[in-house]
Amino acid sequence: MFLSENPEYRKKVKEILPIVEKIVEEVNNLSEKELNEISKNIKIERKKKKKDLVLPNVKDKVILRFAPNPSGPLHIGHARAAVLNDYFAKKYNGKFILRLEDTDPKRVLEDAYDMIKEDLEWLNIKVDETVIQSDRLDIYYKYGEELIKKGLAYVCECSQESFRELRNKGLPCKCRDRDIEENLELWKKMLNGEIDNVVVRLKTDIKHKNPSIRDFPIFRIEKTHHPRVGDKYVYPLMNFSVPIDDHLLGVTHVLRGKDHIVNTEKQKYIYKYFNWDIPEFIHYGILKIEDTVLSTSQIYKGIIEGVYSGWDDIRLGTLRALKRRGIKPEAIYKIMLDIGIKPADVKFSWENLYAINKELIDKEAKRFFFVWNPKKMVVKDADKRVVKLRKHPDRKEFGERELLFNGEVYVVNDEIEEGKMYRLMELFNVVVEKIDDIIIARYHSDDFKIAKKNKAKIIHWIPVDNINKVKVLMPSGEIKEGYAEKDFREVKEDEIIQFERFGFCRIDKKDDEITICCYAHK
RNA sequence: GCUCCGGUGGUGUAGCCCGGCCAAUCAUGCGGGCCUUUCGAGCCCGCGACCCGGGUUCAAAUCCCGGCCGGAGCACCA
Repeated sequence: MFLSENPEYRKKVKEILPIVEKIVEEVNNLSEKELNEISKNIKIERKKKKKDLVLPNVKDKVILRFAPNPSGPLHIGHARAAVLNDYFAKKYNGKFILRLEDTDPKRVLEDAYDMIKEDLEWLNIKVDETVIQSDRLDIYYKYGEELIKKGLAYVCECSQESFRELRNKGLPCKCRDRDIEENLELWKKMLNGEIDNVVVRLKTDIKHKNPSIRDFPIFRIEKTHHPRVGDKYVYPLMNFSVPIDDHLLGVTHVLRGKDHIVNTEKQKYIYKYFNWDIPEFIHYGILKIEDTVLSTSQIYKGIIEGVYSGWDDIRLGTLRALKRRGIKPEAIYKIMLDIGIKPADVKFSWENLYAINKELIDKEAKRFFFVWNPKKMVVKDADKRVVKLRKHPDRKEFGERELLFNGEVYVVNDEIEEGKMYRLMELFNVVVEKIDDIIIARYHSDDFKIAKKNKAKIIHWIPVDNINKVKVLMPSGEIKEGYAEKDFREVKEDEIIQFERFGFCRIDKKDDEITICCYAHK
């Protein structure tokens, strides 16, 4: 690093080398004791290099856009683009545009427009401007027509198959040479709904090494009902509408996944033909998310069929599902920044998200005992007692909870073995004598040290009376049922708590009968 | 198959552009210990990686070539 900053010294390296070698030898001959002395004196100050994500070529105002397809709410995969764009917009004091890309009526869900806005709000992402592409069809028509007039685009009547066949051989189809007037006439007919089964193609390079770039389509006819535009049915393809909008909106940096690299190449033709400046394109690697259904269409199907309870079914990777489990938006924001924008593919591991989230909620979550798969334990030879515990080990101000021991408790069934000693948390040590329909245990001692010495498992427990029924929905789809201690009654819906030795949960629903919780993570 | 992209511990990440304070960062994970009104909490210590082979160079995680592996695209979707 010294050399890279002072390249003029490079030539001298050869001269210095023998000296360096000599010193190295001397150091190597030092005794361990001497070395330790020296290293004590050298305080190694490693510069804490803060990871700082930067955008290349920042000139004037940075304008970014997040462009989801409104076919469902946002999921963890969308969060990456949303967060990155928002982060840079804030960092450079720029602008964040939300652009809803609804030019495929087959993939538009009316509710999604609002859901996406809600999801962004939840993530604390500030939208400076919202653009809906279906409002802008006339704009696309205008620019499309201009390209036809310039002879750079043409109406193609070929079937998809026959065009592809020619294209793959690098041959133009017969429509390519049609004169401009005729093209314009056909274009008008398209817009008026007089013809069907045609597309408008951009003239690119019919021999381009990537066949999909050869005269790719920029408009198509789609007669599916669109919730926002109704009877129009000429729609631009994304490789046309996207560059048009990006340019018109002044977007300076386009952040998107590597799966769009070919699209970028296609879109550059549009910039070239209109003589527009090309924005900065940044392609980050594919985010693979372990064991999670993310496909919006698949989720939607599951909801319709009743497999999932809704978009916020906690088995899903939607933001609203994560919210429901007690994952904080800040945690999602942070992990997306941690992952960053490098071009290598990334396997998203939930563990990492959970760790970040835990840090956020740990200090706020009240602690309670929850006994799942409860089994009654009768403790012989034990006096009645009252145990007072903090609701949070470090935060006295949260107050205390109270457990009244009167001889019978519930414990987690599968934690108990015959003949073993257990420490009932904050209470005393017992030895299990017999397990039948109930567990028979005998009081052993009070001293915690005895439990430690005997390597007794420290388990939690609740008195058999004054209990609260609890059902915990797990992200795996599993349901844990059991009882929570008396003071659990005070929790409110939406509160995040920790069931000790179990994990963090968000209170989803509560009535006199039972409390439903959603499991976040341990 | 064709086109393009990428490969740093179990996972994520820094360093790569501009070779040398890199016997490689930070976090998570895992292992061990400590503490404590007794946690699956907290604190401390430890473990663990530059895909492989060649080349260039005094010096390669970093540059070049080849291989292997992984991914993406190849739509009248976005």
